[in-house]
Amino acid sequence: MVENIHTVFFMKKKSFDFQKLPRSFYLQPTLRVAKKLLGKLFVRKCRKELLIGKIVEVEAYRFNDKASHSYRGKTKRNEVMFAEGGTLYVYFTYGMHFCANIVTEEKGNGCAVLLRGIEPLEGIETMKTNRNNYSEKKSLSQLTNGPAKICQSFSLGRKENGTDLLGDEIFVAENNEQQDSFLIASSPRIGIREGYGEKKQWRFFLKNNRFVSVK
DNA sequence: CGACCGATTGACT
DNA sequence: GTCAATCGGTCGG
Repeated sequence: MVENIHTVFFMKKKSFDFQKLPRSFYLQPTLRVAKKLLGKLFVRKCRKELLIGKIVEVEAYRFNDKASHSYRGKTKRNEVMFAEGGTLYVYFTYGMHFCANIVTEEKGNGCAVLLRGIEPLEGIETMKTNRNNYSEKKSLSQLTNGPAKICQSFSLGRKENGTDLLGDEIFVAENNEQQDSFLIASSPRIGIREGYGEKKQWRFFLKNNRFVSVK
């Protein structure tokens, strides 16, 4: 069975026809979802504007995974990570940054995929405005190559924690513009200490894409 | 309650 | 390469 959810937006005299990913996509095993999210479009409706980018780098976090927030069970901070697949989990860290995850698998599993790199496609000027400390001197690749940079440019914070990705505010869509095939590379996850599953190759990214955070 | 530190970033040597 | 910023969650006493 193929589910197609088309959402058409008319904004600023442009029309967008999105094939929004269905719930069933997010209910698959986390590592599979992580890899399949690469190349898809992350879409954020921000007032009268659309912010769109291609997902180029992700990391998987699961239950029984010492690096995962869900490892010690549900708390007020991480409760959204235990929601049904297809929910946005945004957390606050380092006293100043937010990171965005896409919850996977069935409700209660505590699995998610962290967004680490996005190639900006639409609404780039607004993303630059949303970013702290972004000057035109910087290369465009510095705009959204990192989990906290993505949250700044797409304006994701506490309000967006728990957003259902099957709504019209924030969602992921098929990328029908993706003509050429791409190579997926994997590596250990970034910033995971020794003894916390640092050897798991659960970071996935598009090879040779300049919006990947760590080369 | 205090100490420690994080799925980070940007500035600086 | 090093390091400060900045705060809430977690853990030990």
